[in-house]
Amino acid sequence: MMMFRAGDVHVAPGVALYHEGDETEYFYTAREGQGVRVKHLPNGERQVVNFIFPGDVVGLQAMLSGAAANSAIAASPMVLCRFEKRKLHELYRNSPQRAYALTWIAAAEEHFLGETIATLGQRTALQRMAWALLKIYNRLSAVGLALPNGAVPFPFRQRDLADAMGLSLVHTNKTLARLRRFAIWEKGSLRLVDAPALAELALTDCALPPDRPLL
Amino acid sequence: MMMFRAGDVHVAPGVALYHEGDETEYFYTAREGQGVRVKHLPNGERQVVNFIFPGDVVGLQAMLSGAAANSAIAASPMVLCRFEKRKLHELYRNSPQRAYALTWIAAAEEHFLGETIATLGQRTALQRMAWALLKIYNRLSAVGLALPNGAVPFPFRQRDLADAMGLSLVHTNKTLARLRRFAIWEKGSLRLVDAPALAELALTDCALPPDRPLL
DNA sequence: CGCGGGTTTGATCCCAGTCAAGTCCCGTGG
DNA sequence: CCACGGGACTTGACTGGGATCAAACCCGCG
Repeated sequence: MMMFRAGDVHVAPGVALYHEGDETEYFYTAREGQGVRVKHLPNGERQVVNFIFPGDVVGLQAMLSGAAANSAIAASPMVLCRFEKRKLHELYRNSPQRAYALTWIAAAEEHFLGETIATLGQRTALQRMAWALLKIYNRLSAVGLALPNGAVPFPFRQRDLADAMGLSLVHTNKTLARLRRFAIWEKGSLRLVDAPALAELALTDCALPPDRPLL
Repeated sequence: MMMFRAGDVHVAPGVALYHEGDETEYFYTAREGQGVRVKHLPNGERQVVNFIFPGDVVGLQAMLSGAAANSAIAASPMVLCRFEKRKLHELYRNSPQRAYALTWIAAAEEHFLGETIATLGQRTALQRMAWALLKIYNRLSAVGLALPNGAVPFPFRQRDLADAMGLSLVHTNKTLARLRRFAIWEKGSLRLVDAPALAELALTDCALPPDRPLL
């Protein structure tokens, strides 16, 4: 691990860790701060693929094609560990434990992306926002970022949330307004007032298929 | 590898490999046939998270939580290799090469899910369908399933495609009709007539006149 | 004070969802 | 042989959620 790590990186808000199309030889684990992974479409639209929180692995997806398929941009001051992709083979040879952990994280990521796909594909604006706020809050408080008053730091703009949920900025704003009695997001921090009600709205519990013809 | 593999599995069309919520101790690699990974929402909606093609790894996402977050359902007769999750540690210890390959595949999967998210979040129905047909065709022909006449087997229903792209069945049908001059999908096989035009549609903003200009 | 980025709100428009009928194509049974 | 039924696919008419357009507003900052 010691040999593997290639130094810490500090990134200021608004600055990119790497850009779409870059052939970067590094990947990262986030230690502090928050950011987004965004993908740009030819027409200039932006999609936030996911948010980056402490503990996340960033940039591993580009391992295959070489060129990154998205940009990573800091939303607050970030600190990350940098690793060299070239030495991944080494890691797999010398530290199966860590290699396994890496796969575990990748699987968790994939799990989350699957949920996101279901949300974008099937849910209404209100459900999406409720789901997003809930997920974000839970994730952040899970890594111990909840303050005594129950608020978590959330340094993004409405534009980011809009691009994450595939909604227009205007409609995102209106939807947030409708949710304000359940969750309050202002001045860079998010506080849940009525989490159960939010969960209800998000329909977060994924149900089983109605009929289960057994094999 | 020999010790690791836990036998082949055959699945008939319409039958589930595993169900959402199951605590299965296996994961699989697809050898033949095609299927879908679907996620069910409480309201009865269905989201196709992705399609399963030969070479894909299936069921690894459930490694963490134990319970699967989606069901895998065969669309045509499938043959898969079954592996025991319990022995993954072993694999990582004894065969770093294979462990690395597994991570590579997971990263590829994540890459693809990211593209899907961008598609669901930002693109119109016409763009989504064009993108999907293109992706599916390329994937299938990459694994050598293209017939001499350029068609690939595609055993799904319009419902599956609709649930994959987050569109209603009706609108999916109408959109497919508009694309019929570029791609023909009938009787379980898909043939691209004008791939460049499809790519154009998938990437650029919809440059076509709105209503029925294509017939 | 003016400027620019982020947020809020109202008015209008349109893409895609929903409802409702068909049509085509099987496989089954009279 | 045809009648029947069910599943997939089509097509048209109508509706509505969210996009788009257009203005304010509300800061912090030079």
